[in-house]
Parts: sequence; C-alpha cells; structure tokens
Amino acid sequence: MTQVRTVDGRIAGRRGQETRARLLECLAELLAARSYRDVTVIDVARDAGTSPATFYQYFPDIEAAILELAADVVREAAELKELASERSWAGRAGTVSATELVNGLMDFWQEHDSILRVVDLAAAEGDKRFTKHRMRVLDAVHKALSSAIGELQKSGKVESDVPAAATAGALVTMLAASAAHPKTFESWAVKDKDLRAALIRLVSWGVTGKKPTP
Amino acid sequence: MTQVRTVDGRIAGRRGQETRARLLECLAELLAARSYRDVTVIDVARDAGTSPATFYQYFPDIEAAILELAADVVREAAELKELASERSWAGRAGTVSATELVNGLMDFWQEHDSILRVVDLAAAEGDKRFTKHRMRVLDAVHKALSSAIGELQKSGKVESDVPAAATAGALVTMLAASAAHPKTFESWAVKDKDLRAALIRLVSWGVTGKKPTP
DNA sequence: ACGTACTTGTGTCATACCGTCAGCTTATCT
DNA sequence: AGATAAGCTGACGGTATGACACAAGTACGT
Repeated sequence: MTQVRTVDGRIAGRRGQETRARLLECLAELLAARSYRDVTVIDVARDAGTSPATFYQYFPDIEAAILELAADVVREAAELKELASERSWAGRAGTVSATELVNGLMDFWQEHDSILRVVDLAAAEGDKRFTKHRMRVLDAVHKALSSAIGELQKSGKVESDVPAAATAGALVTMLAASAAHPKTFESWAVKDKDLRAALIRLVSWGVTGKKPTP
Repeated sequence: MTQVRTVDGRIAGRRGQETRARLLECLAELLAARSYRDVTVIDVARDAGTSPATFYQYFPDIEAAILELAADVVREAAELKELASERSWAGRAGTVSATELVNGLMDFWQEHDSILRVVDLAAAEGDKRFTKHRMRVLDAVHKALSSAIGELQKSGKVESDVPAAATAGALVTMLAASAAHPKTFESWAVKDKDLRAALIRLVSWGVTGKKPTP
C-alpha cells in the first residue's frame, strides 16, 4: 500500500488516517442516501464530526474522494476473477459457469451500486480516471470471457470470424447495465428471476455459440 | 401541446417561450461541454443572455429543465419504433433487422449522449420521473423485440420457457449501455465496427435462438 | 516530567451559487 | 390611451467552496 498523504504533501499518521477513513465512510453513506449532485463537502464533514477544512486537507475535492472509493471497489472486484476464469463452458458445466457469473456480477454491482453509478456517469462524461476504474472493474471478467471464446475458436467450436473481445465486452456491459437498472426492468414487469434466466441464456450462447444445456 | 406555464402560474407568451427555449438550448450545450455536477443555473442564464432569476421563472430547478430535455429525447425516440416493429426475423432478413436495429439505437444514443447519461444516473438513483423517461426511450424497441420473440414462441421456433420480456430488456439494455461507454471498449482495444458486429450477432440470436444468416 | 518538533484540526475569509422578491419594462387588448 | 398581464432584473439573505494562518494535540528524546 502506498503511503497516504495529505493534500499539502505531508504523510498522514495514525489519527489522520482514521479521520480520512471516516470521511470516506461518511461520503459512501451519503452517496447511498441521496443524489450525487446533492452531496456536499460540508455534509460529509459534518457527518464525520469534523470541519470542511479537514476534508480539504485530505482530498482536493469530492470527486477525488469518490475516486478513492471507486479504487476500493476496483480492488474488491478482483474477486470477480474467480467467477469467470478457469471455467468450463461445455455442456452442463457451461450453464453452471454462466449462472455463477451472472449472479456474481449482478450481486457485486448491486452491492456497490451507489459508487458504481457515479463511476458510470463520470466515465460516460469522458473522465479518464473513472473510465480506467470502470474498465478495471469489468476487466477480469472481460478477459476471462474473451479468452474462453478464443479457446473455443481455436478448437473450432466457434466460428473464427466472431470478434471475441467485442462479444465479451458486450456481454459484460449487458450484465453491469442490467444490474444498474432494476427499476427499468420493473417497469417492464420483468422479475429479477426471469432477468437472470435471460442473462444466463444470452451469456451462455454468446460464449459458446450453442444453446445452454438445462 | 399543453400550454407552457411559468413557475408562478402565468401563461407564457411568444417572447417567454423563446426565452424558455433558449435556456433549454444553452443547458443542453453546457451538459455536452462539461460535467453534470458542474452545470449551474448562473452559467445557463449567462449563456442565454439573461439573468438567473429568469431561469427560475420557467423552471423550479436545473433538474426540472433537464427533465424537459429528456422529454424531448423521449419524443424523438418514437422514431426508433420503426427500427424494431413489423420486422421479419427469419433468415437473412433477420440479420438485416438486427443490423438496422443495432445501428439505429447506437446512433440515437450517441447523438443524445449528454442528456441520456444524466437520465441514466438519475434513473439509477431511483428518481421515478427519470426512470419513466428512460423506460420510454427504450420502450418501443423493447416492445417490438418482446413481441417478436413471443411470435416465434407461438410458432414453436423458440422454446416457450424463454422469458421474452426479460430477454428483450436485456438486449435493449446491452445496446444502450454499449453506446454509452465507447471509451470502455476503446480500453479493450475493441473497434466500433467489431462491437457492432458482436451486438448484431447477440441480438439476432437472442431473438431467434438461431445463428444469424450472414 | 518537560520541552521541542511535528501532525492534525479549526475559525475565518473572499468568492461564487442558490432561490426569492419587489418593482420596473414591455407587449397586448379594448 | 389606458388597463392588464407578461417578461425581466437588481438586490438580498442564505449557503457551499476552497484557501490560509494559527491553535490544539501528539510523539519523542532527555
């Protein structure tokens, strides 16, 4: 872990790091409770039992603090790797792989919902730091799916003109966006269970080019 | 068209409507140019050559004005209907349908990019007005895909246990999200052309359950 | 225990945005 | 022209921002 520094370059000690961590924690709570646009430095500081000036000692602005939270999510996203890599995609085992991947990614996204939606926006707005983080959250899964498709192509089970990286990207994007917009599916009267079933089917086929074994 | 009213209940005349429209126009420009969080009422008013007080005469706040812009996008989205309904999904015609749908929806999303990403965020944050708008933008396409799958199920060409509405929803979500995050695909070194090819393939199969005819 | 050097937190300030109001100007109708 | 309503703005109290100097707290050697 790199050393934690204050905005003016000093190295933070034990107490400082605690304060910093408390600020981040309160920011995360506020982001979960109200809209991104309405979260202010003053609110965060007040909730953390400190002053705005203290906040600015550790973060140049709110965005920087959110970026930090996003970095935590990226770190946690490493565990998603296991959901996708070293998996078999043949026959019934493939269906299991798809199911676990869909459930795992959806649950992860919903758990980190409040931060990931800000990451999504900032990335869409073209902020490179956030684009990078967003990419990294999805990267493990993307890489795994991508190489799974590549393997199947090598063994001739999937046509070689299928763009592997693009297909893997589209699938991962689909999963993330589906998790991010449960309300839209609600409006369509789609139950979570049915959504997951549909996603599993699409992922299975997207990777293998074959109907999933039930 | 319902009568345009000011916040204090008066009916806006010709000049007032022009001012209102100019404010919306400038707001749209600002949203395209800088981040959602940084767009202020003062900026909008200044760009429109008027005062902040005038802004508040027509909109209770920035969000309300954005909601208005979103409503315009919803109205324009009606044209997407033609990309999906009354289409054949069999054989080569199906591939054409999928291609036009993918291109149409992606282009639409990219054109209205700056507004739709705010709609996305607000919807994800649970704001019902924005959820409704987001749903409506995607609704025509969703309905069309949904009933296309339903038809194929009736004629026995697709298994009846496939959740039609959920599958259509997942596909539409995939298209919208893919359009919204070109940078992520860039990071994966996926070219736009390959992305579209992958999407076409996934949509084709998602609807018909069969490999697309080239 | 005491003093020193460093870290951490706060009060305050200039600036900018928010949202409202009274009142002035401009258009419309008779 | 006069009456009426629409349209616009300057000004204001309130609040958030971000910077700074300084005060309070902490660690450590003697």
